[in-house]
Amino acid sequence: MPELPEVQTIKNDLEKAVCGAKIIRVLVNNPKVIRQPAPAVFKRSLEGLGIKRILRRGKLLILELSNGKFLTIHFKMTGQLVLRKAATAKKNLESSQPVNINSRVTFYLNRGMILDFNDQRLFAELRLINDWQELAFIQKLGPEPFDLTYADFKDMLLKRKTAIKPLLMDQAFIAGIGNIYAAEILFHAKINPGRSAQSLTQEEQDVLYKQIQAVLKSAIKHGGSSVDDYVRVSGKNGDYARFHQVYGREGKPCFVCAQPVKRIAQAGRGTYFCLKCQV
DNA sequence: AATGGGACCTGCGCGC
DNA sequence: TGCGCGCAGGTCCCAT
Repeated sequence: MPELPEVQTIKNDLEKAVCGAKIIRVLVNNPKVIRQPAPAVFKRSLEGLGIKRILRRGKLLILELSNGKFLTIHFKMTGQLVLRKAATAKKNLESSQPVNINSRVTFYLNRGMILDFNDQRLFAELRLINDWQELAFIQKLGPEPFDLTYADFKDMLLKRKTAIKPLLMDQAFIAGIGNIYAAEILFHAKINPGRSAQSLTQEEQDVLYKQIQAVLKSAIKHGGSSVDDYVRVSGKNGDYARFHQVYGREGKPCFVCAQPVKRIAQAGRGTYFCLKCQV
């Protein structure tokens, strides 16, 4: 599930590969993922445009186009952007390998590149809009973790009684953190996910602030976490899952104290943590 | 303000 | 072996 580090990785990969490229043809294989405008208009408007710049805000990927409009992509849980060469596509076709069964939208670019937007579960949202900043979702978004000052973060924590883990996942509180990184950050900060935000000591606030940045930064450095569907633009896995301390490790020994990692449900989501290390 | 649920979806893994 | 069911979670939306 692409969270901030995964979307940032896609942005970085895409910048190298398709910045300055032109969209020649668009194939809408499943109109469900096109939220705006009507799929036929979406297709027609995009064809012929260049890709000028790639941006990210929270978990949203934004492609700035040569006419000043924006193509926004929210990956939700199973969205992928995978680049392939046109020649490879032909070869696959010849060997009748079923490739990209979940390709919902295919972007044919110049330079012989094909960009597939895959999405198994059809939750993803693609939009072609005049101004991405006007999206309701964007307006409600909290600060970017890397722009947030420590003083502001402390203030934000003190105002909230909610459990810290669901709060970290609340996009209106802070943008970009999902279920995986909320768990990993809290493990590194040694904070129990059920703790009320305003109960954190000064020292805990400080460590939490630092670990949000450290964990996200390290995850970006390693190309994100390939659990479930996430892959990089190259189709290869991100590397960060091998650094996971608690996420998806229920019953397995904590790397620090060897106690079995615990899983509980919080706000309807699975939370992984170490009872002994996280107080 | 905070919390809890359902909805949207599909594939997987589990139990029988 | 096969079938049905629950689960996975990002976001929105409604109810309390």
